[in-house]
Amino acid sequence: MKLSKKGEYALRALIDLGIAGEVGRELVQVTELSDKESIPAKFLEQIMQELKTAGIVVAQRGKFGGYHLARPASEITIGSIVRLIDGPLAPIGCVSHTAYEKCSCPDEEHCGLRMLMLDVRNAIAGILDRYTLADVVEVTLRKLRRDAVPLPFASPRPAARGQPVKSTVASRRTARTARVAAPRRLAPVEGLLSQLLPDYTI
Amino acid sequence: MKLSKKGEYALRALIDLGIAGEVGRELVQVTELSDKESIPAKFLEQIMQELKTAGIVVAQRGKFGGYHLARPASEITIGSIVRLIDGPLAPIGCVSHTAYEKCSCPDEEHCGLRMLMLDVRNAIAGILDRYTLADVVEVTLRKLRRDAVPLPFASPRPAARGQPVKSTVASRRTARTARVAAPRRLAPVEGLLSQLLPDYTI
DNA sequence: TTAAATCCTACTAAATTTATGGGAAAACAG
DNA sequence: CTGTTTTCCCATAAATTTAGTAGGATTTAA
Repeated sequence: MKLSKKGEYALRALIDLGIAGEVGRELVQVTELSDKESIPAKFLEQIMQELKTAGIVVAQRGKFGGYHLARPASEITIGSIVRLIDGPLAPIGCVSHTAYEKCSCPDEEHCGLRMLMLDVRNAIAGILDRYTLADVVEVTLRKLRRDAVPLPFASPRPAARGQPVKSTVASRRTARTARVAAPRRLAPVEGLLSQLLPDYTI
Repeated sequence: MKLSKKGEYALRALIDLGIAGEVGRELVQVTELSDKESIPAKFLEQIMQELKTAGIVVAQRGKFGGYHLARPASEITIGSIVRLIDGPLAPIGCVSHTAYEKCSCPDEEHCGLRMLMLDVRNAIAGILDRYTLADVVEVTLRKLRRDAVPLPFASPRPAARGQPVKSTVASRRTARTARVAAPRRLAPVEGLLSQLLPDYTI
């Protein structure tokens, strides 16, 4: 039931981009991300390409370029990223919602294993499709602030202005408030994150 | 978040052994299992060895030999099998209970991703460690009976008697009642199986 | 013009998964 | 005792996935 390194790297980089956005930093370069997270730079470069192609991040090429999230962090679910990089969440194909595949068993209708794995799939999706990058960013920032750890990406480099970029203050506003705007879609689950983020709707 | 083919095969074979026990069949051979489940015979043979070494099944060698479960199906959790064949349930090493491993991130204490993946791990383990082979067997048998499908392993071959084997009736009794004897350890979760098996304690 | 960044394509090395093959040993029937 | 059928044991191999590496083209800003 493993998440691949690639998937882990993608999530770490995206969480960093979310933090950067929250701290007022417009662009973050691959080398910064790979340094901070100890990810092989060229590997992360590839991953960022995939995320760009999928419309999850936006790239700014050239000197002082870098990446930022394409949408508010509150609109990017963890599940969508894991599916993009690692494929379906379901443990076996015959219980996947997004990529169903007939399994080897002779009689799917009477397969107890299938029922069980459907429960597992729903449990995983119930978490990964519920939480967004914004949630993970919020939890991370809260913990860093609680322990008075200096925030990363705090020293903004001058942003490249290929197409003029919104002011720092304005973008901070939208980033901070976006999570509240998007209502959660699934019933709450008990878990550590739901305890730390107790403001779910229903 | 995949279960390997090997893990799936192991579970299918063990569920079959559980059904066989429930139907009064003492021994099932690899070729029968591989035929029924369309599993490559030699591959399944390997898997059965591993299960034997782990003390999950017992083998009877020689003509009219085969395998049966080493313990009541109610005492074999799905989680223990998946861990044996596929390794830890946790998506990343730093949230594994049974095989913790330091992750690459610089600061585990302030890692939001870790919290999230801990929730995922707990959700998976909450299901796979809760349910046993007996539960899956029960659900499967119930569905087969509901639709009046002929039960598998219904025609028992004469059992090999290396060491004399308990009477069919006696072993059926223990197998059927064992699930009641072993109390469940975790809080109930909502899910398809918990709806089909509504007799959980607490 | 130069420096620094993303972009793009190809390749590779290692690990893992998914098997296959060939007997040796055990148990039983006749 | 002999033949048959089964598990047992060990080695190998094919295929796939994972986790990178390499090198240069293109873009952008100073």
